[in-house]
Amino acid sequence: MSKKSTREKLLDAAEILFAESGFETTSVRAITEKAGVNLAALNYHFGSKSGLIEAVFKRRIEPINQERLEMLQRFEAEAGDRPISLEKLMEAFLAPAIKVSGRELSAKLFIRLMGRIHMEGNSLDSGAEEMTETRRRIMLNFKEIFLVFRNLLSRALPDLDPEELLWRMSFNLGAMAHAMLMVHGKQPNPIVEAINSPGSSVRLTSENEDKVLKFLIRYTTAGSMAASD
Amino acid sequence: MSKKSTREKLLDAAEILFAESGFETTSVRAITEKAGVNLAALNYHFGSKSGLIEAVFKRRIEPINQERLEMLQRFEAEAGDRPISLEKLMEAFLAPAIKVSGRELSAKLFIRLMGRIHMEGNSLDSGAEEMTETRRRIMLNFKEIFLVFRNLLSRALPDLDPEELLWRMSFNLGAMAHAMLMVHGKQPNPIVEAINSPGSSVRLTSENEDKVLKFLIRYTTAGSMAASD
DNA sequence: GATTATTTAAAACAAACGTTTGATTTAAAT
DNA sequence: ATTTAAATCAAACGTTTGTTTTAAATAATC
Repeated sequence: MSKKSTREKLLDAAEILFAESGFETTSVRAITEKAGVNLAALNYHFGSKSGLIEAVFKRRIEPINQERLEMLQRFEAEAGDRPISLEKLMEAFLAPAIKVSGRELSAKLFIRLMGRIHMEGNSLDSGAEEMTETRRRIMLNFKEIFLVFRNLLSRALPDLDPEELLWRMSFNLGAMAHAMLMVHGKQPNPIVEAINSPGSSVRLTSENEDKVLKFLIRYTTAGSMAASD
Repeated sequence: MSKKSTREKLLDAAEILFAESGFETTSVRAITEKAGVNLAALNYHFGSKSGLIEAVFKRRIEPINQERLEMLQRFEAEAGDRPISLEKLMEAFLAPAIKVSGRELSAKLFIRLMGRIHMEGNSLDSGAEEMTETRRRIMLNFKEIFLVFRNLLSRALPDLDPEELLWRMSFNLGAMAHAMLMVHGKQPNPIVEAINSPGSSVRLTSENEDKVLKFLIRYTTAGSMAASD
């Protein structure tokens, strides 16, 4: 059956609870209870709650970013001498982060966590000094991949004002993050309820991920290419 | 000098602290200290911390939404018989929410709060049952205006698949919210640090708000109009 | 001037928080 | 069989949380 180590149990439980309720609101007791392990095991394995938060991110971010780079290389190889198209650029950036299918629940919900932190490090709830540092360390994992894509976007849009380009990059992140937040577990996301109307719903699931990705690529590509002065 | 009532002092202090550190992380003691009033005054005027949170939102949301509707009516009058253009539609939705200039610090920082809650009700930190209800009540203030603009967008893009339209609306919200989060007080926003590069910075200030608004309108308009199948 | 509403101070409350402790069990190495 | 290290456990630690209470003092309203 389940050969999961205590460490993994904690990571899985924390991932789910963090995605559903945030970091500050999720208590270490709730985590260890859901994981079915002893309270002290958390501090034993991760040193502190902040240590656990970092570990939750570390486990998922690197594979996603690596897949982005691999996808990019594949597209560049296909393009040959010509510059990579904006669509393909967006796909390489978005697809690995959006993909839900084939993942277990906690990994799906991690997408929500990524959406959160992309919107604002403060989703981690600043407050304590230590949290601010934790936040900063997690953000570093995104900075590298961000710069890669910014440079490629800059090459794809050579005539665009650098400042506006930076803002468009930022808008792309916002649109992507908003889509990521449309993944949810058992309880429905409140903003989804507000946005949804009878007949059609805004949700990111294993069933519609291809469609959502298509929509997102279209939108960000068009937005990034918008005419300027 | 300051003829502010205790009520207003509390609202201002809370607005700033909430925007900087989130709801759960900001203690009622920190709020009353910053406001320079007695601890018991908070519960006296607002009943509870949740009551204060609601009051903080209620104070700002309604004027913003009203300005959106007024702007919309003005544009519709100017357009005469023809349908309102997508650019104007975006402007009416975005400008009143983005405007920073002429506002005092706490009102500026409220934009960050709005950005947060647009991204996800969970930014309020769910957890407690009462918080979930608080969140839901706040979201209701956005639902109405959201439907107005969704219908107008639907009329502007009659051939677009309704599902994709809903997603584009969602992407627009994400891009807008991301821009809103670029407002900050004394301490710099961590995601801004990560995105910023030497020479150009992504920040929403009184000085560049016109430019940012222009960028945002361009981006969302182009994204909303993207070709589909 | 009497009455009601507001504000302050100080203290206390139960509940929840993250973390630590010391003892105990488990598993591998010698 | 003995030693050693890692892992788990129940229990308690000290602190902070939102809220309430008591009482006295000030301000506003009638």
